[in-house]
Amino acid sequence: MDLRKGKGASAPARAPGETAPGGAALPLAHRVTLNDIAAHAGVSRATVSLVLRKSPLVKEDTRQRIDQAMADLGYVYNRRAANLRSGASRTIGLVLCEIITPNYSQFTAGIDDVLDAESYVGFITNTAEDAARQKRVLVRMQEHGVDGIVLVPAEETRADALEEAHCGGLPCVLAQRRVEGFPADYVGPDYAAGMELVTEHLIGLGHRHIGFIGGVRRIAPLSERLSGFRKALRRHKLKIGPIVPCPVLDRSSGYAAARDLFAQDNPPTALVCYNDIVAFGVMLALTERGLEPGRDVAVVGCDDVAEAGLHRPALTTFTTDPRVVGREAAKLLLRRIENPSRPPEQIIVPPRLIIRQSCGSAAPGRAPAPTVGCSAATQAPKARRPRRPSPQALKGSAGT
Amino acid sequence: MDLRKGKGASAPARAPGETAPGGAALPLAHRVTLNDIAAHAGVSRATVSLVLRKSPLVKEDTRQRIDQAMADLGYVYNRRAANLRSGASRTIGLVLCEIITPNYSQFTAGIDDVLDAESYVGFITNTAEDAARQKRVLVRMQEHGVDGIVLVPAEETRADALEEAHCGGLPCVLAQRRVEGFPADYVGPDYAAGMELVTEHLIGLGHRHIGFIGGVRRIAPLSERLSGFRKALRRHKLKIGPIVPCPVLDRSSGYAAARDLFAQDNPPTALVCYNDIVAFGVMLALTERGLEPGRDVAVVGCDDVAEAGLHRPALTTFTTDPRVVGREAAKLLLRRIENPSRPPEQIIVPPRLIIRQSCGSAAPGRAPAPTVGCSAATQAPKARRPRRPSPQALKGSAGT
DNA sequence: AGAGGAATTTAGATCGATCTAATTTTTCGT
DNA sequence: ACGAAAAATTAGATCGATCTAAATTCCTCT
Repeated sequence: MDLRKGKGASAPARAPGETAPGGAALPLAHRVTLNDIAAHAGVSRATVSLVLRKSPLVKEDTRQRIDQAMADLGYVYNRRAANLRSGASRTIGLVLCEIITPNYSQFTAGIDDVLDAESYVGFITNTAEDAARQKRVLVRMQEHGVDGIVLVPAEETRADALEEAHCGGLPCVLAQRRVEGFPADYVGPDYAAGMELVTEHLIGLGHRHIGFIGGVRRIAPLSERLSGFRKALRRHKLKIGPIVPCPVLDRSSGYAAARDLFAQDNPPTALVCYNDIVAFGVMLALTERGLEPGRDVAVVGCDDVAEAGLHRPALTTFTTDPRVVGREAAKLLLRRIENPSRPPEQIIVPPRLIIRQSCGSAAPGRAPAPTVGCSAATQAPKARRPRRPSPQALKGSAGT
Repeated sequence: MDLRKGKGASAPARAPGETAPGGAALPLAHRVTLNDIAAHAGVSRATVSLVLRKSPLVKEDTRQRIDQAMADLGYVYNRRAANLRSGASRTIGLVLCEIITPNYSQFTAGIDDVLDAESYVGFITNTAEDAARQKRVLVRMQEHGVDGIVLVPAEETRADALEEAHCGGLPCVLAQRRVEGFPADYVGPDYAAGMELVTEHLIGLGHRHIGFIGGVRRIAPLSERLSGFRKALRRHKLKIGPIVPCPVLDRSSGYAAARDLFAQDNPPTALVCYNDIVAFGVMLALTERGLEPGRDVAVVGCDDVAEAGLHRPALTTFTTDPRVVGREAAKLLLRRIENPSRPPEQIIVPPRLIIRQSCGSAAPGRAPAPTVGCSAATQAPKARRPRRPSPQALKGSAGT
């Protein structure tokens, strides 16, 4: 490595021969600095710095002169230099276990909403559920001097792994998934309450034999969901109907689980699914058996993915508003940065029930269950067998 | 503002009373620096710096001693300080017109793939198609010293707006949308070729009267798509069938457009839609009229959104592989940063045709059109009226 | 032993801002 | 017009790394 030449390949290859040998190298792309502004405005660097920081100490006409100079020279503030001295960077890191699911992109958008308003910027990275990659990016972000981190931990993340990545001293908000033993702030959706909500709704429609499809991995999100499911059933003194495992939590294992369940005697009349994707697989299996979801068997999901409203029958589900979760996470992190010594906080974002056709309508003479927090727009008319496209089937995000 | 106290609220409020009055304030959370490492290892700061940069100039056992010291003290590299001196930051900015559509989250994931491999980190922000917000975030990223920017410009972005945001001198790759008159690199999908591909496929199936649904805004993506559509028809000397505008490019305007079109005499036998979302609306309108998409009328879309494979009939479409577009954009930006003086480059990512049921099967005695670049997994069997769930209907991403 | 040269190490300037502790200028009461 | 207080400005150190140019150490070979 030739250290003599310094920047080497990374230096702009400008017109050659501009640098007179022995003379001062012409700084062709010289970035405008505070000193340039100061010289141009006839003041000191310190005064310019005060203007930048909107200090009230500067006289009005001096300020104007300096503002003018900055405009004239096309000044761009160098926050890195400022940060080196002042400590804070107005930068945070966003470390996601997965980027591409709609849930996490909404979450990201929520975070960006808050950051933009507070003139912060966020680094983003994807760990792809890989512990090594997670550690690497956590450290990398600290190298870049972030003021704090929002972390959606990769699966199996342990507290000591986070300590090792030096996240101990840094303001850090965990989102969506907790890490046992790591005393950080947490923001997440309330899956337990959501599951309770949909299960209550099914009970309200008259169902007494309700199964649960999905989940065998011993992960926190599952036990949270199951607890809500169980709680609703217990309240009504109903049997905790069959709980069928799904090794992978995708469409095909939902399909297989439902197929196997309905090959047995006395199947449930309603199914609560781990999530919408599993529910789609379940409904395929039912249809294949000649059972119509929403008429013969009630099916509900979780997440309200984009397909949920499009599917026939449209899927009753609940959403945990990932964008709201993102906003809360960002706000909490900024509060934590502001005051690192406050005790850890937990923010649980309540679910919103969305009633569509897949759960069928209320049994005659029975009032439907209350639809907590469900907006009118997502309340589908409870026609028994909708054949015409309902208004909400027409909604959907535009493409590219 | 009290400048005397300095950091004030942003300083950690540690155990009070630790700072003896008049004595040296104990730097309780003193971040470990090069100097600390140097002292601990008994060498100079410069040598430690060489080790950090993996210089071959350092003797092996010195290097080990220093590595040990860094491990002992829990050193975290301060890239901001390094960058201040060296110029480059190994940081880029990603400015998106919209975060939440699957297309852009895949794109983001592709960018992250490349950045992670090159140990870069990316800032992300959403402009929400707002020109003012776009300018603000572009400047903000430069303040943070990014080495370059990947920009998916907000609608109506003009070259002078980018110049005003000081993007002129900065390495900058435009993605997905071009900006006329701004001489930057560009990476984008080839919608024209994709539209040509699906149109050719329809022609190969025997269709002679083909309509286009969608688009009235004078935006670049539309004229690009239309040109591919027209090109295929012209090649076969077919009439450029009705082109129906869609003011908003969502499900409901696709629905309205198709409804109106089929209320007239002599409707087309096949429809090319602006994107998948519009196609869903179109298929709803057809179903409502008693026409079965894939049997009575062929329908094709664009994008291959997640719903496309799930819909009944499954939608024939093409994808422009946004994750690949993202990867190419990131790689191109890194090349540009490496060598800012090379001439602007254009990378057009080819489309991939995905044949499903919504376009029907080939007319008897006619070979189906070639399926360029279509993998076996996405090639659906061309059964006339599939009633059983096909294997690919079971695929789909897992939820939360 | 000493010269020559390679291999290692280092002192001190530097990047572009902030911060401290002044200094200079202005204002104002008497 | 003078001095004190208030307002405005500034010199110089500083943040934590890199970079340059020079100094030091270590070999090898006469």
